[in-house]
Amino acid sequence: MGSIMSTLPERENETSSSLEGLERQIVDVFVDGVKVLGLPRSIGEIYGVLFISPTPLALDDLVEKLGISKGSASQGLRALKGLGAVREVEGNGERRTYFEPAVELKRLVGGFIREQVRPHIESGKKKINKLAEAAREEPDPERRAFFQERVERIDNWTRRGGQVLPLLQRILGE
Amino acid sequence: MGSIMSTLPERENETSSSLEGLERQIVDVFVDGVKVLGLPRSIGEIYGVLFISPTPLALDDLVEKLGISKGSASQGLRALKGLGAVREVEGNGERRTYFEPAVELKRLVGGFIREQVRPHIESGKKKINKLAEAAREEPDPERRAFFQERVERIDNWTRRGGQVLPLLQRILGE
DNA sequence: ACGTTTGTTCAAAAAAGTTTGAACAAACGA
DNA sequence: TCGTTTGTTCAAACTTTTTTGAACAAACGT
Repeated sequence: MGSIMSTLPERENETSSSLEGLERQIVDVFVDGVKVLGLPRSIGEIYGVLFISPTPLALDDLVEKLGISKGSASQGLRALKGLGAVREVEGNGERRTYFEPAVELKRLVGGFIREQVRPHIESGKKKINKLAEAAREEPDPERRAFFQERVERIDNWTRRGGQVLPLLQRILGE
Repeated sequence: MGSIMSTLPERENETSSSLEGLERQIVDVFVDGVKVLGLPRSIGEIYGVLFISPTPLALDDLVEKLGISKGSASQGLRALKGLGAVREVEGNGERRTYFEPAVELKRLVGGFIREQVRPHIESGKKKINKLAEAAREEPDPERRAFFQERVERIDNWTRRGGQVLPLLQRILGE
């Protein structure tokens, strides 16, 4: 959806749920939001419902409100916990665990960078090291110079990327 | 792939192509790279091949090197042109059009922000305005206060996001 | 005018990613 | 212990996105 390649019509945001007015709209905003970040719809739905709920909600509340399966809700909550975007509410006598959203941009951005961005940069670095090696082995000197220049350039990109991230976090922090 | 939800095995990067050694590795790096950005594999492949080619390449070169269809190559090039990530090489007497990559990080980031990020922020802003309206209509004062606080918060996020983008571009620009 | 080369389009096929639901496990109270 | 509630897992079903390939169009040389 909204992909760079497609011109297809988009699925309209669901009706088979008990969301009303404002809730529906908020969920839509977050569904779009997570899509930009490459995360699945259910993640946005779940976060959205939690975000606009005046009280913490349990898994079954999400299942009911969104009309999604228990499996989806469980997996979605796990992912959101991993991102630091929701936390379990402590110390209510209850058996069920209730969730509330993290609402500080700093936290959300930090979690996303930690979970989704950094790992890719790390694994990228490894590959680039091997690249540098491969470039050195090119026999033809002219081609070798060219390859090395290009590899060096990629290396710069990732280095700069790595530098921007903490900066980003500072700028978005409070 | 590498999705937040899945634990599935990943397709290994193709063998049915005439890429060799360094080329293959470079293409892999870019395939991973564009995946993080939510762009399709073929985009990364095409850009990668252009990036590591000492000379500009035509559509048919890409088809042959990558073993992809003409359709893919055509669409991929179009998308990359849209992102400002490749340009047509001017003024060779040839009939075929040849392409070379844009290799300045500034340009690449700028194109991505312009094409993929800004439009979402724009459409988000519209939705948020409607949200603010909806929140004002909540009759119960306590809930209304809560809703308005939350909507205000989202609004802040997008505003900050909008401010960070030009900054980002400056930081990454040479 | 005609055949050839180059590139685009878009419906259908394939691939990738997401959600479901039934089976399972853990924690609890009676 | 046993039944109930709560939540997790993962293969299969489903949805969405990407790629293919055949038909088409444009541009060129002869």
